[in-house]
Parts: sequence; structure tokens; C-alpha cells
Amino acid sequence: MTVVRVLRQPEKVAPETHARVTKALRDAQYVPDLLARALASQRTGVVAAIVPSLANSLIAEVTQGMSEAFANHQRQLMVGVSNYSAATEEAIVRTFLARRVDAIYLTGTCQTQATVAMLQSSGIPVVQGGNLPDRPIDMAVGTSNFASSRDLVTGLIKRYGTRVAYIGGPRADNDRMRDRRLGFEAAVRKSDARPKAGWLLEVPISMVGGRDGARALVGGRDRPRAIFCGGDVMAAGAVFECQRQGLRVPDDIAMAGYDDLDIASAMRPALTTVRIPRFEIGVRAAAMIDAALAGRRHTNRTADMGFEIIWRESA
Amino acid sequence: MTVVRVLRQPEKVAPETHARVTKALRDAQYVPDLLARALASQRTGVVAAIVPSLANSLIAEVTQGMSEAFANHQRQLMVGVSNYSAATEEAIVRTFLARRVDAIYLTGTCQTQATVAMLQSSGIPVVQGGNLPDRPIDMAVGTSNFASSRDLVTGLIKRYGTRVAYIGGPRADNDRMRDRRLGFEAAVRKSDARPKAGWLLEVPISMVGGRDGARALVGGRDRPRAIFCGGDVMAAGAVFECQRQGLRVPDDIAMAGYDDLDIASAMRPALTTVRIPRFEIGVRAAAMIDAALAGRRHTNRTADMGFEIIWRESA
DNA sequence: ATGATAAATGTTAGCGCATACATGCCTCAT
DNA sequence: ATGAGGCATGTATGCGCTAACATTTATCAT
Repeated sequence: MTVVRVLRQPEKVAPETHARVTKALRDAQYVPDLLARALASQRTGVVAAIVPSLANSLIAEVTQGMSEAFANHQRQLMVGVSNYSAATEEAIVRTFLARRVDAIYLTGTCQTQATVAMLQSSGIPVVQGGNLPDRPIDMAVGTSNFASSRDLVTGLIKRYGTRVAYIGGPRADNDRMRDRRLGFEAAVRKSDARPKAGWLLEVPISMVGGRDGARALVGGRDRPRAIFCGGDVMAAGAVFECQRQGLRVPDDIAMAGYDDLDIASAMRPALTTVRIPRFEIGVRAAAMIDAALAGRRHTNRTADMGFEIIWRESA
Repeated sequence: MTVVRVLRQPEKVAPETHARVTKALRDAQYVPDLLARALASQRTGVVAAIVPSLANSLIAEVTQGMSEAFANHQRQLMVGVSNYSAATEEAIVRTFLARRVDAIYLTGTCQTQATVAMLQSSGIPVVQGGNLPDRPIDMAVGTSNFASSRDLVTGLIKRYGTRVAYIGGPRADNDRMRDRRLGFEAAVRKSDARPKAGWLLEVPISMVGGRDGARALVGGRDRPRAIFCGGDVMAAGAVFECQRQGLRVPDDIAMAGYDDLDIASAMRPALTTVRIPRFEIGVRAAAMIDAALAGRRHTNRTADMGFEIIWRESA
């Protein structure tokens, strides 16, 4: 018990004893067993983050923000990858709960009913990040993918007219992509036009996806004047493909992306895009979890972190 | 005890009892406590992977490979991020060992002495991935960053002469970057030239880093004929900067990268680069760990996964 | 010297599971 | 009827720690 006290409340132990214990611990190469500690204390010190992909640098940076914010608080981040599947996410949530994580961060707001039920009955803090849900499971932090996309596309239409097309990733189990497309459609309708059927494309979230999307759109005679892509990676692929076909961006065809990744400002032409405070979202999510675990539950359970539309060369 | 058996050796329990127990379990919403299970069985089912960064898509894909390979084996991957610091890595290894992970995957071969000592005395399987160490801590899987870089640069010199420059990331605590640069230098020396002092640049591993590196190299009168970048991200940034300055790639200046990321084949001009079987490295690492945990320790503790040089438009 | 109080140290039980071992029950040849 | 042998089920213990409580020792006013 004196050893325990040296480890956890060193001020309560006599200095001479403290020194003796510390030495013995070092001599024995003692490493505390965090499993046993967790079992006894009912606290693991582990927070789970479930992300759709590790290859997505937007999400990677959110995770990075959480990870750094937790480092100060002696918490460890455990990452699960759902591959953009709500069913996989459900399985991951189940094993994370079995591991008794202290809190869970989820990317997006597309959870299965079973997932929601498990999380609610678990009683641990839950943060949904990236988008703003109507009714959060517990807490949420993000930005409106709908409003930001709508505003950007409204700007595109003002500059280039209503001949705009959309290339985005799969919407199944992905509320961010769903809302970006909805934002696009809303902007088009607001300008009294109708989204053209063949001009709403769903491709894999990758440069190849963007390339193929652009190829389908600009190949024929009737090509759009501007394309909004639901991600910079796809936008970059689309720009490269247009260039390959001899089209000038933005003179022949304007292009815009979403996320403001490094490539957006680095490439030529630099991409018009939406910047969301991704690192800050991670930090804020961590802060919300810390507060909840400390017993301080804010009344404001949803944090809108805002967005910024950045006009560059491509539009 | 019957309940335990239903969970772990269902064939040993009478069918009728099995049904009754299963129903009770479901009614009670039983979730096994993996912590307690781990404490009692001395196996957590968790494998740790320590990576320098989540933003690096090469490493992300290695991790993805491991993650998928483990999913079949009921193992969970716990990711730690070291930020390219061996000291941080040491701290992470310490807490992972305290959490009694079953095995550890390390990116690269630059570990502190203390890290090596901890890992060796822990007795758990360790895999170093990405590069080929002279003497692995335990096991290793990867490809020779030195040989691949040397071969690529040798090809560059054959095509464009010895006026070649190098842009790479920080070498501190990063053996992959160190070896890529050493490979470059070896190729130059082999052609009886000397690496020019100002033509060996160290920049952040990012498009901005590549851009700044290119800016420094091509600004003056005396510019290299070809640049080898220790990563596609830097190479892309460098290409964009050259284009911005009105230089044609590869006619005015040739460029090559490393990693064969998506952007390498997508961008214009497509990048000449080195492809390493990243996903397969992850899968192989997982297989080695599985084998070790099953008691099968291969005599061949190091797996060279090879590489491929891909000549594209940029060189 | 004495008891009250505080500071330092010790004792006990239990977290939820796995492991080794023990017991009960049934079948069947004798 | 009997006991061997296999199948089904039960009991005891401990993994390494924490939390509540208990005890000993030092300090000090009276």
C-alpha cells in the first residue's frame, strides 16, 4: 500500500520512505500493469476514435489534434478504422466498449441504430465529429458541410453561371458527402436551375476517382462550365485530367474542391476550396471529452466550428 | 463456469444448456470485459503499431494492411504516433508495454537504446517495418531505401548527366530518409562526380517543403538538370514550383520522387518514382507477428519485400 | 504523564475473467 | 447391482491493482 501511495499520492508518504520505495521500484524494473489498474479503478485512460480511413488527411489531422490534446491528460487514443462502413463501425464500437474505453469519438453522424443504442446504454461520453447532426447522440463538434458547400457553389454560379456539375464520393454511410451534394443541389435550385441528371457523379474518394469523373463530364460536346468536387483529392484528379485533355483551368472549365489540403494551395492552378478548422475540431473534441470525464457536462453539447471559403486560381 | 464454456468451448456444453445460457446472455445484454479477460489470461489481443505520422499515406497504407490482416485473427491494432521523434517513440513504447500489448510494430529502425532494451526484456514479438536494418531487434520487413534510391538516381544520371540535386526530409530519427539520401550520394559518387554541397537540401516532408526546396535550387543561374526527391509529396511540390517559374518538366528539369503515391500517377507530368509494396509489407508484418504469437518463430527473421522503379513522364 | 489529533503505514476485499482441478451424472459392459 | 469411463457441470484460486477502512507512530497542548 505504501508503494501504491508513492505512485499516486507521493505527498502522503514520508520523504525517506519515498526514496527507499523509489529505489526498490527502479531496481526491480517495475512497470505498472495498466490492465489491472483499469480493472480495479474502472478507468482505462483510453479514448477510442473511430475514423473511416487512415488515408484521409483531413481526418488524420482531426485525429492528430485529439491525440496532442490528450497527451497532456495522460490519456491514450485508440484508433479504429471503419472503411466508410456503418456496419464495421458497429463492430468496432462493440469491441471498444468491451475494452472499457472511457469515451468514444465518432467521425460523422451516420451510425446504425444498434450503435446508437449501445453507446447510449454504455453511459460514456460520445463525441460525433466533422458534421453537425440534428440530434447528437451525446455531443458533437464540426461544421455544416451543407452550408459550406451551398455557399461555395452559390459563388461558382455567380461567377460562371448555372452550368455546374458535381463530383463526390459515395454517400452511403457518409453524411459529409451526402450533405456536400445536398448543398450543391440547394445552390443550383436557389438559382432557379435544375441539377442536371448526368452532372451529379459518384466516384471513389481518390485522384483516380476525380480523374474518371472529369473524363465522363468533359468528354462530350456539352460540358459544364464549372465543377464542384466534394474533396480536394478528387478535385486535383479532375484538374489534372482536364489539363491532359488540353482544357485550361479556370478559363475553359472552373474547378473547386473541399477540405483545403496541402495540395490545394500547392498545385497549379491553386484550388478554390472550403477550409474547415480540422485540427481545432480535434482539440475541441478532446476538450469536450475531458470536461465530460471530469464531470463537467456543458449545456452546449454541439460546437459549430465554422468554415471559410478560399477563392484561388482554379475558380 | 458453464457460461465461460459456452463462450470459449461451446462444443463441450450440452445443446440445451447452450441455448439457455445464450438466451440469458442476450437478455442481460452481456458484454465480456476484455480487460479482465486479458488480466487473467495474460493476453490482451492488442498489437501496437507506432508510426511517425498519420498524415503520411505510405505509412497509412502499411498500417491498413496490418489492420486488415489482424481483423481475421481477432486482434486489435493500437496506433501510436511518434511525430518522427525517437524520444516520443520511447515514451509510447513504455506505455504500450504497460498496457501489455501482445506485440509491437515499429516504423523504421531508429530506436533509442532504452527502447531497444525495453523491447528485448519484454519478450514480446517486435517487427521493424519499412527499411532493412543490419541487426533487427527481433524481426523486420521492408525494402532497402538505400538500394532503391541509388538505382533510381543511377538511372537519372544515365539520362540527364551528373547535374543532379536532392531534396529530402529531416534525417534525424528517420532512417528511411537517411538511406534515401545515402543512396543518392552513392549513385553520384559511382559516376565519378561529387555531390554538390548546395544541392543536398533538407526540408519538411510536405508539398510546401518541396516547393521551397525547388525554389532554392532553380532560382539562380546554375541550376540542376534533374532533382531526386525523397518522397512524392515533396516531388509534387517541386514540380508545381518549377511549372510556376515557367520551367518545363522534364524538358528543362527532370524530377523523380519516392513512394508511388496516388498523386504520382495522377499529376501532370506523371512522376517517375519508386514503388514499394506497402500494403504487402503491412500484411507480412501481421503474418510474422501471428506466427510468433503462435509459437512458430521463423528462422528467417528479415523479409526483403523488394521495390520497383517506375519511369513516367517527369523523368 | 496523558489523551487528542494528525501523519504515516498496513489490512482486506474485490474488479471479471481464466485456469486447474473436482464433482456429479449417465451409459454400458460385466 | 456394480464400477469403469466419458461427458457435463461446479468450485477454488489468483491475475495486479484500487478503494475503503484499520492500525500504528509521531506531535503537541494540557
